[in-house]
Amino acid sequence: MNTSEKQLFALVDVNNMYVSCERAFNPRLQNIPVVVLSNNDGCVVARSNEVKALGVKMGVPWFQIKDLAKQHNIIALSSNYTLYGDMSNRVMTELREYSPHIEVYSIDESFLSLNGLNGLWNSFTTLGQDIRTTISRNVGLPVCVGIASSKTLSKLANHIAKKRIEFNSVCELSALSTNHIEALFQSIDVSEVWGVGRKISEQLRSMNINSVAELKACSSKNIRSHFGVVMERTVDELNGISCLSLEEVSKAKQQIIVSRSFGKLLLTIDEIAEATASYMTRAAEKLRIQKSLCQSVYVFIQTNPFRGQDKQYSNGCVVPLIEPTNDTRILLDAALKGLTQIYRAGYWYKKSGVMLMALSSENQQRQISLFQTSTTDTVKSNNLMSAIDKLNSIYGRDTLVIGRSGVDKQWSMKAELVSPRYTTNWNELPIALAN
DNA sequence: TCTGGGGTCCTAGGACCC
DNA sequence: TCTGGGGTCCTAGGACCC
Repeated sequence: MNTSEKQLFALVDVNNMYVSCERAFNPRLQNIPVVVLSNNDGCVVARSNEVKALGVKMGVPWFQIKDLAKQHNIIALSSNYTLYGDMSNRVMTELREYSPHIEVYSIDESFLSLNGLNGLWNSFTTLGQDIRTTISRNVGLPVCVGIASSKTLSKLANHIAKKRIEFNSVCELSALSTNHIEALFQSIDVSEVWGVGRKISEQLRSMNINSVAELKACSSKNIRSHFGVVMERTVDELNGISCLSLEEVSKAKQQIIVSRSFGKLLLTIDEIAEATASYMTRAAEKLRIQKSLCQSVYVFIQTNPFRGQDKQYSNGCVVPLIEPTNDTRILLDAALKGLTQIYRAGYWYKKSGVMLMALSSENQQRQISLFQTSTTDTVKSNNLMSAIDKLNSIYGRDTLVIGRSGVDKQWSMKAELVSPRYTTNWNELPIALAN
């Protein structure tokens, strides 16, 4: 990408997304303290402004603030992710009316490219206010808009739009004077910068870099030597050098995870297997929706780390598959096979999950090497069965195949495995099992 | 008693091959 | 038997994000 070309981004973000969705359908929740809770009503995952003002932090366990909640009549709701996903889609549909180039970054945030749109509006602040009005009217959700010349700056502008009432929920950073921006950045803690988390902000503090302005003034090469290439880009982005481009087409996931904490502690493998089966069913659905095949399955279990009085155990293992698949039954077999390997009796388990790994496109042709008695032949195919068919068509029926390997990712784990006896039956070929 | 569920990228180090 | 360096792939772990 040509970074010297002037870019302009808007970050549109729904305020307190989950709480705002609930309020859109239940107006009585307006102007009172509301939280939305995670699975099993465990943790606070969304807070209204009234709750934030009480000092309730993101992710705190609900039981820890029950007294506070009673005292201030906080309403707690179980989460309804189907509703939030639907509302999110409606917001993104509205946003597409404003720019042909949009990156849906998360359930409640999108980046818009504003390049070339300047002729359409008196100012980009006008554009931002129009977005707010439209989404409020058509979807019923409140949003803030940050506008700047890099994604990182537009995130900061959005933060300013939220925190500084004088901006009226839209901050066009690129329209402010250098002095004004400098003053704002001096007042914002460095940990607010996108990409600066807990660990890095601690280290920055020890280097006496406390504000956004101080990080912006750093030499990016110096920052690179301390923190690596990602932070270097962050500093460049703070200085208006756009390093992160708009990712308009959402790429297929590289891994798919489904995991849950159990409502109660589980002891037997049968109970855990039942949970694992339902996670895998869901994971396989996700896999098919994105039209991918999975080449290995990871399954894990763990006890409750918060129960110091219990014996602790956690483990997981990778189960490679014979060939890439999206078949729920095969994936499920693999997960359960893995589970029996890692399960240990005598522990109280709290959580389990499955991860589909080494995903590839359904249509992707793989290079598969087939070992015969003395030679290796390579054929292109997207699965082993059609690979052996191709080999047979070259050498005639019943070619003796004694091993197999693949070239990408988990496949190479199986390289050079050789069957104990000659066979043409794939199921008799050895499979490498991690752990 | 009760403590979320997803994801991504980068780096370092080991195994293996030539 | 001893000795060597570079490239690549893989894994684990750590950091970040919402």
